[in-house]
Amino acid sequence: MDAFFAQAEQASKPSLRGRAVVVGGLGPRGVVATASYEARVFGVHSAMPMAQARRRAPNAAYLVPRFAFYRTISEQVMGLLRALSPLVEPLSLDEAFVDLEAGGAAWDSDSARLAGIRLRADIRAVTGLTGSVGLASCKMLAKIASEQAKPDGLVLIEPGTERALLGPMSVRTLPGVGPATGDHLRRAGILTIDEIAEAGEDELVRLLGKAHGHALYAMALARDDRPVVAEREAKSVSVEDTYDVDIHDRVRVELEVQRLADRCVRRLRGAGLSGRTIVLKVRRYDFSTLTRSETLRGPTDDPAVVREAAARLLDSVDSTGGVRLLGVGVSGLADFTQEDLFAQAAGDRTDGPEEELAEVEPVGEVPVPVEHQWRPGHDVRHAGLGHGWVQGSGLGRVTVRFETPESEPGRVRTFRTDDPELEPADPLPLVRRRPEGDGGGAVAGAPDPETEPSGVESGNSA
DNA sequence: TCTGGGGTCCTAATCCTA
DNA sequence: TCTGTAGGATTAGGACCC
Repeated sequence: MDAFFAQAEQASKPSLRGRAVVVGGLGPRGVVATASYEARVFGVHSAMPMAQARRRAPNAAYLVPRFAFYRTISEQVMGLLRALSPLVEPLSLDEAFVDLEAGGAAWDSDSARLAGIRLRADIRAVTGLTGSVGLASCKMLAKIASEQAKPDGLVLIEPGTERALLGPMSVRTLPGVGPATGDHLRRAGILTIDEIAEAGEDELVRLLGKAHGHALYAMALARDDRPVVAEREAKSVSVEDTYDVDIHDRVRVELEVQRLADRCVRRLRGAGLSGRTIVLKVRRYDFSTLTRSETLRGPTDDPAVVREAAARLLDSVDSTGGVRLLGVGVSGLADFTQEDLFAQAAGDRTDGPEEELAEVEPVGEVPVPVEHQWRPGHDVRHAGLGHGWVQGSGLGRVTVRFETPESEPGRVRTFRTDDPELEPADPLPLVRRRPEGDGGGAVAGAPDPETEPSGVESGNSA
């Protein structure tokens, strides 16, 4: 999907269509998750600190991510992919590999192209959003093709043309080559994919180590025989928080670690898992990051056990100077617990860990009444004015724009944050389902947005 | 005004054990 | 019983991805 989060927000909010939209954390330490193509014109991109984005595009709309909303769209798209083939490997909410041959959806270039064209049309019809398709003989090339296809396009790499196409490209084009590896290669005088191939496998291994060296050399020769794997099992579960202000108080640090341990266990249990290795992550005031881990005798999903292990790990960490991030994770996952085995043996366990978890009280946060949390971008409903979304809030006021995915750009009104007529609402579907028997399909609710890059946002950010 | 959150994979050092 | 060694497990850190 193209600039997925931002595009979903634009489809959901007519007044944002054609405008620069930036989705990400809005706190003092937030970063950009996705920038719309209109925002990218100003040099805003993913992972950029939000403060920098605001300097570059002061007139963009800044929104917090709504993952539940994006997930519903993602499920629709994944459903379309699974209709093409049983072999679908999701990489994230907005990206997946599909083995078209395994599904019988394609057997040569022409049939693949046709499947791709249909898929893009289906995604448009079902979600109202644009997605790009990369078609190639292997995963690495399909990925590169889809990058080239963005936004709103389709690129097919013909078999036999792979090496010629890759050769002149930057080494950074290859998946797995980030800033560090790119630098490493540059210092060795290797800038293009051709130069990786020329350097030879031994040199690559010498430069980058065994695994990375072999893998990169193979990719440079357009060799990638990794299969598309549906159903990949999670290897770890973790939660982490970056704090708006560094925490100096050791007691507060300890309480936060307990909270994170509980949250991690909740996620673990939600997935029906347990784990044997507990990991504590600490990012200090100077951004130096350290991890400490401990492996238990057997897997657990007991909050008390994870809390205690995390606390022990914290004992070995010096937090003077302050910490900006804390995290707790569990790896070495299993779908059973050691306690299960003991319980089976003893047969006398009565109180489930559920209750222990329920006793944990949230700490370290000022309680805020739910009705006062008006987060930018989130949907609301007003008793008299209908559906809208929060444009901003503060100083006891909340500004709402009243519009729906299918309406014209709407009016803005401001209310007191405790206005009883205003309440949070679920997102509206982007595409309205037609009534049964009316063709059965879906109709795109959004007016056809111009796909030409229109360079909106007149003027430049100063 | 620096730099999120949730992951995966790899490497290297160290420790333990057969 | 002592010693050397090979290999697996554990631990910590780093790179990368979306």
